[in-house]
Amino acid sequence: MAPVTEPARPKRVGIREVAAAAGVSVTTVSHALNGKGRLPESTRDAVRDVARRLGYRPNLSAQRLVGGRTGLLGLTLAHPGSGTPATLTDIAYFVQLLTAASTTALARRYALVLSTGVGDSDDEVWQQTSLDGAVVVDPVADDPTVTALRAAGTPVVTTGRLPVQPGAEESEPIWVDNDHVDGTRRLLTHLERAGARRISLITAPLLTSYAIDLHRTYQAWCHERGVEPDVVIAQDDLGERAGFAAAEQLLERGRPDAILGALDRLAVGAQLAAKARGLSIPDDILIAGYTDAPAHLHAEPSLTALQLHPAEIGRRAVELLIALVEDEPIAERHVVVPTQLLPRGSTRRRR
Amino acid sequence: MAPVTEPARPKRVGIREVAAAAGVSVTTVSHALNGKGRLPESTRDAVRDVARRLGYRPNLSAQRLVGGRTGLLGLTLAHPGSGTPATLTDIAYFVQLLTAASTTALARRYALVLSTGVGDSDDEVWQQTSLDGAVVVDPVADDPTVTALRAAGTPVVTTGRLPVQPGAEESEPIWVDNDHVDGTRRLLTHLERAGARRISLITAPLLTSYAIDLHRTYQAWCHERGVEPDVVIAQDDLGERAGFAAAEQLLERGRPDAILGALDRLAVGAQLAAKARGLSIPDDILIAGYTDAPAHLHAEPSLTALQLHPAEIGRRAVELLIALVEDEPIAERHVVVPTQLLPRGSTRRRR
DNA sequence: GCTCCGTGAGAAAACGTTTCTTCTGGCGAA
DNA sequence: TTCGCCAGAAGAAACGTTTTCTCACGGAGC
Repeated sequence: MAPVTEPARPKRVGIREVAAAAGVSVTTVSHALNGKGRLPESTRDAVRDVARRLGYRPNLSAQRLVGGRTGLLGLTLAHPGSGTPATLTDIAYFVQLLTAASTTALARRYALVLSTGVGDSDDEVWQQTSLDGAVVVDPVADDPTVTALRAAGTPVVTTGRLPVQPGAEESEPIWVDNDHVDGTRRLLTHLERAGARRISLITAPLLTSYAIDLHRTYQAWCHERGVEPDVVIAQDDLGERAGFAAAEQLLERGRPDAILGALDRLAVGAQLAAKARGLSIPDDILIAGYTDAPAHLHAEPSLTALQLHPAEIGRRAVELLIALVEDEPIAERHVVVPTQLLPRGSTRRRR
Repeated sequence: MAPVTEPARPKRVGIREVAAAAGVSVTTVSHALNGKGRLPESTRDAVRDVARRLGYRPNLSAQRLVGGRTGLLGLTLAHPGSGTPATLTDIAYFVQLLTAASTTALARRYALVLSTGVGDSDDEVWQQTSLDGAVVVDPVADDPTVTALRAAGTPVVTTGRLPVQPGAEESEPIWVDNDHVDGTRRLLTHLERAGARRISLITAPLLTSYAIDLHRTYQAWCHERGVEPDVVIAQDDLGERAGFAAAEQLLERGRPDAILGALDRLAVGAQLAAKARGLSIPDDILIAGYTDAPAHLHAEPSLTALQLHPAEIGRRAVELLIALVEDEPIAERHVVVPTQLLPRGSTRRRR
């Protein structure tokens, strides 16, 4: 059924209209607006003026058609292979990263699309819709998503580094990452200064670079002080329950005077476990979390944590990716974003 | 600096190559692949076969250029005007909705882009990048985002209804929503059956349709039973702290034997407040939350809640939006998604 | 034997840009 | 004066599709 009265959108003004109104050719308009060609400033200004007055906005599809790019960037959400969708663990971290990434992309006229990763039903879609580039968040070793993208010749920036098998070389490492080594050291030092002597670690499976970094740094730190490392690797959902179980294990087999939880929810679980055993925080045991969350402020006692900057990570990753896509020279292939320590009640110095 | 060896992606196969390989014209290829024109099935099959063998994938930009669409759909994340980005309250709900929406869009060759809404720096971008359509999540009355989109002639589907001023008429209401009226009644009935007689409500500011629905349904339910409604509207962040404060208020001024929290985190806060006052759940007071979250299972006691289906909401919204964009006939302008009650420990029937 | 019509298929225009190439004066140097 | 060069600007091709026309052919109806 044909609509009776076609609403008839006012038919967008194109480059031709601008050219006509400005009394120049379309070539000149294009040149003027894109800063190309040889034109005196006066002409550029005049054209820009007319374009603005007419509300001209270039047609994206046309620009992309001639430019040979789709204007689409991908961002993977899940950890394929780990079994655990990242959405369940550090969801707030993700949303901030994603929002910043999307905004950054949009500002440069790219559209950021979400994917849950290779292996899903999205798999085909990734193939179907050719992306100009992709950000892969927290890749695992031999990450299938990264592999597939590289095979397709798609530029990739990872958030967190791609873990490599010992001996292997990372071929084309371009990444953005939090400074986990520094952050972990800072947390450990903070705990030490607060009086801790036997610090235990609850961490995530060593699949992603951040988990590996944390673990290595902790080991090195212990080694430097000649103390035995005490680690539990949390399984399953990496939520409060996993943290609780891991902390119980730690408290059962030893007498840690501090616990560092490698994810916010692990730390919360550890806090609950300590309380459940009748331990007083921070008098009997110190608790610190590895990533910050709004709820930490309201915990009892408030939870010391390391503040990461997911938005910054997302922004930088997209900037890097776009530079890659547009063959711009990239100054630095790696970006390391510093962290901040937020000391709170759970690690108040002992009297 | 020109690269020494251009990697030279294998130059994608276009419709021309397919036509040549199949021994037909590009027109025929286009017709065969898109199910248009008058062609015998045999020709179609042959063409499809060649296309598949060659790995042909149509150039999106070209299709869009001729089709006059950008292939971009927007999804707003924030509640403009409410001051509170929705990301902070029901973040899990959002991520699920978003993921499903994105996947659905991708399957139909649309890219879903995220926006934080009108008024931000994204504002310009919305104007710049013309969207084919947009999903607005939980719009508020006179929602500026919706208004701006409509003014631009962009099709809009809302998730949750657009609250209208009394007397005003919603002009072009196309929405997808949870069945909040039914859900609220179900929860209230459940509490009543478990023995509750004085049920209090903690809810969000009455800006979005779901808050309004909840509130109205609660009021009506009370009226039917001839009991006085007892409501606190939580302020600020709508998190655990707000729920805690609201519950304290309720417990101070009256003796409710059940509290219904209109958002998961409000309910958690209420649970904490009840415990803090030394009340036993469910013996002294019943607690139920309005939306489910994984943590509810592990709460002590586990928290009764209503399960919503954000993924379904997101999927349906995008389907509706695409139908709108492509001028397909839309069977139903409204979609109501049912909810499920998850009875758990916090509302165990009293002995 | 002519016309008409339906089927199958292709030529070419169109979509709105960017970019490569060409054109035109004018001015300075020889 | 002539040549060459350069700034300034425009013409036209190209990007890869879809879609509108047009065309050829053969069989049915008269």
